[in-house]
Amino acid sequence: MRILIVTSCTGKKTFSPENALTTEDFDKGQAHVTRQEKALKEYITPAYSMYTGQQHLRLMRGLTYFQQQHPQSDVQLDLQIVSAGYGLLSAEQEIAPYESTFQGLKRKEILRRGQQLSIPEDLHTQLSTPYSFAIILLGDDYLKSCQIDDETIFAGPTLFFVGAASARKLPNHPNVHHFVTSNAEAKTYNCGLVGLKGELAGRLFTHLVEHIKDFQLTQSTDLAAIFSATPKTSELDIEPFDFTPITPPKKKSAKKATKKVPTDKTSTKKTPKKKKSPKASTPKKTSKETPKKRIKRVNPEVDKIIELPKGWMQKPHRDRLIYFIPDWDDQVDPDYDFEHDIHSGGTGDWSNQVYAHQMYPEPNYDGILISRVVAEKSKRKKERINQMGVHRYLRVPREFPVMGDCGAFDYIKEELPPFTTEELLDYYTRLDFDYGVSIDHLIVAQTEEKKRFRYELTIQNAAEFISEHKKQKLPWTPIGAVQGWDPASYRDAAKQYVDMGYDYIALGGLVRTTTKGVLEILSEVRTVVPDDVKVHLFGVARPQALTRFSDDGANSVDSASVLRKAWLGSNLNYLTQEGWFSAIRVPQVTSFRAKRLVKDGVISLDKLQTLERGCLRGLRDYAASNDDTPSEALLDLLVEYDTLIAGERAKTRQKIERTLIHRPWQSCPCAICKDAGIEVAIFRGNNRNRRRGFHNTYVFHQIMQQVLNGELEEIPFLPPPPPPKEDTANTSENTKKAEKKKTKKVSKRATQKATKSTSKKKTKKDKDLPSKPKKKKTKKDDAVELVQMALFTPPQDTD
DNA sequence: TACACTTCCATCTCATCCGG
DNA sequence: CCGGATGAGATGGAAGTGTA
Repeated sequence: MRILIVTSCTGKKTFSPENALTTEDFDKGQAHVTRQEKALKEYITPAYSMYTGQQHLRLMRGLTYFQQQHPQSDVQLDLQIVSAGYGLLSAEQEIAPYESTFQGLKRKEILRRGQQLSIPEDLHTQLSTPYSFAIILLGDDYLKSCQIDDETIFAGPTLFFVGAASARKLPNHPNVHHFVTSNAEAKTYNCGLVGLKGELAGRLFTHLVEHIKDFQLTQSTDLAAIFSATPKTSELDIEPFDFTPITPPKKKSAKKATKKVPTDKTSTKKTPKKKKSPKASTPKKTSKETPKKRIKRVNPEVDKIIELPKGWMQKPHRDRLIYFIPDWDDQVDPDYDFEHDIHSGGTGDWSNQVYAHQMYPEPNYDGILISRVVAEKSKRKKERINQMGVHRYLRVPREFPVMGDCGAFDYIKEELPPFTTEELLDYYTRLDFDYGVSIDHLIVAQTEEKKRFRYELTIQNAAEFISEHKKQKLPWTPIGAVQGWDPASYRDAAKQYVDMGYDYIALGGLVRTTTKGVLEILSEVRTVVPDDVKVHLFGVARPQALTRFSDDGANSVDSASVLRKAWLGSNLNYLTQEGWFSAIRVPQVTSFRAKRLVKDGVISLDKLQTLERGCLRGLRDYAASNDDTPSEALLDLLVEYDTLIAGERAKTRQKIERTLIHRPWQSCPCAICKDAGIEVAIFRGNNRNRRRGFHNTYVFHQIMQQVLNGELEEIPFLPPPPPPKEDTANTSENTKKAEKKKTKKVSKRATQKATKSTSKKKTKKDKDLPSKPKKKKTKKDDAVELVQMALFTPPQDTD
């Protein structure tokens, strides 16, 4: 019977000579260490008796006691010590005194040193060699050095003594158990954290003296009861240090122990060469046989594939323009508690949150675009998406269009894109994309001198991409990414793509181009691209030019602009058929800004909380009432809070008032507004802000369909294309006309609403709205200005 | 003998960076 | 603006150890 115990070295040692080995000595390589050890000859001691820190002493008391009570036992106590100098040590290995610890080192440094000492490799070998049970006593930093993760094999039940934070990071493996050691436990067991792990392990072995036959480590083992019922290790009747491992593995000399020390200085830079011992290779093999993936428990209510309504794929606007939304983990908690601001799943994660398309009877976009860089950003997401495929991951049915690209913005500064065509083709196929975009390299102002190189590279990639795609007869549609810097360059490249055999090309790098510029490029490209070849525009779903895009030959677009506007910018956050509205700021007192205010002594936390609660209550009461204007008191409160947090901003009061008067959440037919009501209009936290973004996308998509289907003449909340120059926007003839029309529309609607209400005040206000601004500024003029501002400020693409 | 210091680990807070 | 990841620094904990 083998019991594995893994503990850490301690700072306090039996000997602490002046010339004790240091981290620098170990870094200088084995030859140096051996030389130094000669000078320390008189201090060379087996590892188990070298350490005199509390953890070690207490552990050793328990082990010694156990051993003395079972001198002829067939139980093998296999004690391994993680040393920051020597690496993983067997208890009997002879070592010299040293000063080296992982404690307090930076994470990266710990990992590097751990690697260098081959601690992960050696420990994983120990853990994959069968044992009856194992006990691990490692603090945060030592645990880090071991790199225990989901791939680690546990050949038997394994108990970790760890802090709460480390416990959360332990692999979710049936053999892994943990006992949390915190200050509470330190109190309970009369032992500082310094020695707590050792004390508990020591007590466990004391307990085992009587119970070695029937002890089983399972989820239901009541460890706390065992520890409490067992005497302190300091009360055990033993001779300290009288310990030798029973049936130890082959003896190793001190020289052998130093084998793990890097052999020369250069090796410290890289990970040490892997020793090909048969033991060491075991974990890898078994890891493939038993893929124990650690997946956070997924809420089945949330992890559902949506159903597309009948005829969804045949919706008429699709023939003209298809709208893709770029995915960037835009999810919310469907059961979020707005009243108390509590997330139903603790913290948000894919496993307990839903996508926008899961919240509507039908998706609020026609397809999803997902960048490889985004898909593989986090380890867990990469793991999941690779395992599930992209449709399952996004929770859409197989027929829902999903496009993949590289995410060129993320490597814009690199000399070369970080992918190869071969690898990318495999990625699109493996994840089961519908469309895959070839590798492109952005050409923008900052890469001016390299533009020719990037241009040619992008074309070359596209050529390789489609020829390989054809050769391998892959099932998805290849899209050739085109880059350029003017209409002619785009056109010339596009021509080549058509000749290569592409049925679908995508124009990239247009995000910062004006709508007019985009249209020019598009028209020029279409002179060489036949109708049966589709064209996608990356990142430019300009609401004011959708019909033009379609008319001039675009087949699909993508943009997250309206989504992000929900929380970017301070003014136009909430999109309706009548235009943009400001969201009302009521940030959480835990927000960064709020905390800074308290810290700087601007306001007390109490006062801030009172304001926060007052704002929320006031807003909810107003929403529940039939009032058509908010009270002055509520406005005062909201403005005070807004100003505190965001500083003095222009027309804060009017913006808030306008939003409240119009009650956009109430008139919006979308499922999110119906469900969350005024919460959607509050600028506060992910769950409100992202919901508002989803809503914006919904409204945008609705308008887009109406426009494309000819049910709506123009985008009502924006001037018709081509857009006038920003600075002249308010004076151009076109805009003025549009202004009039729009303001009228708003007022008409508002008047209709007002007839239902009883207040005269509102009606009066609305009557004033369409009137022309006079020279002398009045409060009403401000309101008019505001409406205009909201109606005509074109949204900026931010992606 | 009384008291302060040491030991080491976990945890908390605050700040910063990152990318959208 | 948001969340998260990471890092630095302070704090709490209790026994053991050193010191006056």
